Amino acid sequence: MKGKDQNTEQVILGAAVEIFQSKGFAGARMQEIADKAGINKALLHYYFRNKQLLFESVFKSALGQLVPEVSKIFNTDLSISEKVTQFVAHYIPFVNQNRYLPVFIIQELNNNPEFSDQFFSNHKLPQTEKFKNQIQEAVEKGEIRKLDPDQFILDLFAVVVFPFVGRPLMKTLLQKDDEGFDDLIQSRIEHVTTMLLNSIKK
Amino acid sequence: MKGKDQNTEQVILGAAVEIFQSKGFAGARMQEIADKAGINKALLHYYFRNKQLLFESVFKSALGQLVPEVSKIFNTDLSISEKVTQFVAHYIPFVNQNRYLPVFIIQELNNNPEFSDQFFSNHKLPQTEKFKNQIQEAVEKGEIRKLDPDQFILDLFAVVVFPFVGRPLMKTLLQKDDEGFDDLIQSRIEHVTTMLLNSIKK
DNA sequence: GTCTATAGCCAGATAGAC
DNA sequence: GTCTATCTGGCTATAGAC
Repeated sequence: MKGKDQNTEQVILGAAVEIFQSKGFAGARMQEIADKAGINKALLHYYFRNKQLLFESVFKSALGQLVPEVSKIFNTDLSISEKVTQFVAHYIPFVNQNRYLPVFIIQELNNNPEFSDQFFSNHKLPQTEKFKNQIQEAVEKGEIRKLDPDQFILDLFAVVVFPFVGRPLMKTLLQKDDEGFDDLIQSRIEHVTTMLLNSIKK
Repeated sequence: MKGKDQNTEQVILGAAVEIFQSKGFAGARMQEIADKAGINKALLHYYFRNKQLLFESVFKSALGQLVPEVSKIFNTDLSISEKVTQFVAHYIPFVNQNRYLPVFIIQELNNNPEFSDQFFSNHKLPQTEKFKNQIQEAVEKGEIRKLDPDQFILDLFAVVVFPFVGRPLMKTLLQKDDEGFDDLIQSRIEHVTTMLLNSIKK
């Protein structure tokens, strides 16, 4: 393992991230990745053997960026409203910096069911049990309105992730230009936190 | 225009919908569409000239299924809560019957920015002005809490659409099997309506 | 209108020199 | 470790028979 070695591998990976995330597995071209990395196509195969394996590296690192922090937040001893606040405040800026990430993950999981099943049997997603129980207890104690914890977690991810995934559509629907939509994203942390907490009040 | 003509065209279109919607433009194969339609590859070109045009037919009809009803609901004289209720009650079952639709639309819009820009300059999306003004007025009258109408519309689409788009991910995250996740969808109409209306209360 | 056969291209992958 | 050149297969698209 030489220094140069590591370096080229990282350069390739960086280029592959960009291409795969913006075009998807099927739409990506090895030639385009090589061009972006400033190296030759043959080198891609030297380092990653084939397109599928290169893709899997990218996919794994994509999901790896999202998973650990969710785990951490969900499994602390914070209150529900603090967890919601932290989750929103952390993920909206993060996804905003990595806009292609959610569409990429979602589209590959949907387009390749076999890969997706196999992937999830080999990689762990965050544990949500603790957070679910916490919500259930709050319901039973009458601290929040009666609701299904699973539904609330769906809502949480929905309002955080969807604006990025549905950006082209919603941008047009709401008649925003890029700047206008970015403004919306900026104000969204506060809006979403308030809206989620309001939605579970009694 | 003979009867047979129409028929074959429809059969092809039906097959193309299935393949394009589950694999995306880049991942779809003309051969696979032909097989599913039970006809020959050459016929696809006879009817639709090339892959791009066939795709555009599918895409247009996909969006066409979603747009008109949104327009109708948003532009009636119903109250905000009635519009929310109708929107949710109509779209969740519809999307549930057409599960690939949202991911398909979203992924193609994201992967092909040029196509998407061009598409939207030629096709109209629902007008949201009336609904936005209605929300704004309700805020000013103090009937609901202070919020940005754009944010609320984002929330509305988010909580309705996201569970379908993020299904593979959320299914795993919430540790549901297919049946369990379907149950969640079933109860979602009521949950989402309550949650949205609750979220805008003062 | 529908088929078979094939042209022509392009992308992923490998061989082999340096 | 990196390159050029090339093989091989697969895919869109067309030609042409029926």
